[in-house]
Amino acid sequence: MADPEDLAFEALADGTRRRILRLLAERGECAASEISEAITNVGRTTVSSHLRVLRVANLVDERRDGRFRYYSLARKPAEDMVEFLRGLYQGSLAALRDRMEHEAPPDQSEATKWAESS
Amino acid sequence: MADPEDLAFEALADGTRRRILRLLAERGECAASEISEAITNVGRTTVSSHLRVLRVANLVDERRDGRFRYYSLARKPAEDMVEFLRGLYQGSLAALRDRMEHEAPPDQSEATKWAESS
DNA sequence: CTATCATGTCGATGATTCTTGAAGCATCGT
DNA sequence: ACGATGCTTCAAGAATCATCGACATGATAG
Repeated sequence: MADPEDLAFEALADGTRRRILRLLAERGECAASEISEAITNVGRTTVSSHLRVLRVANLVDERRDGRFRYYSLARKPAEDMVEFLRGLYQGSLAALRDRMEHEAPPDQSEATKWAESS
Repeated sequence: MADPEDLAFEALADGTRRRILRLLAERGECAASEISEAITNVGRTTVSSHLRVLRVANLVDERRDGRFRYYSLARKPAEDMVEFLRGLYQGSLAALRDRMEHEAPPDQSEATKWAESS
């Protein structure tokens, strides 16, 4: 039930969580309080919950220092998610090649394009 | 209300919808019935609902032919989503982004043309 | 025209998720 | 030790979502 791909996509499904990720991308490492102040329209406990989701999905890293907890974008982020997207692209290339072999050939520029990207 | 980035991420949050996208990546264009048969553990109406979500999120294209409706991965898929991810993880997604930006200009009579960028 | 086929839509329902106040856990300063 | 600070977890209500069966639509065949 804990497929990393699932966790990453489910984590990204929420707009508030994407706002947090954008903030971390802009400012770099932030303390939880700084994130709470920047993310409007939601309370601190809500932000904390979202940070938990992002952490278990391996989208952010957590560093503890005294009473503070600093969050930053995960150093090795969401590899399964990226692989899923890349898989869509490559698999579709294969389907395109299949159709090209059985149907009318496309013009030259098209042929060179898909040929290059492999 | 709902901007395209939201729609795309929310659409990708569901595992069944990602299964559908994977199927379309493998087989290319499929009729709705073919998708329903391939996607196990869910009924036909559920698949139909998912296809609608994917369509409004601009992740799949729909082509009607007689009583049939053929679905395929969107020719110009989820650019806002990819743009968001690029902002976060430029390194990991650089290649994917490049391919999407090589999207060919408006000669789209070829039904298979989208594949260059997905 | 009628029956059938391929699909989409609607309404209900059970499950999941978001949000929040209150309470809990450490840690720091004095 | 005591209180204050930074942050999380818990419990629960509200909102959203996934799933399905029944019905609707629209095209094709006989």
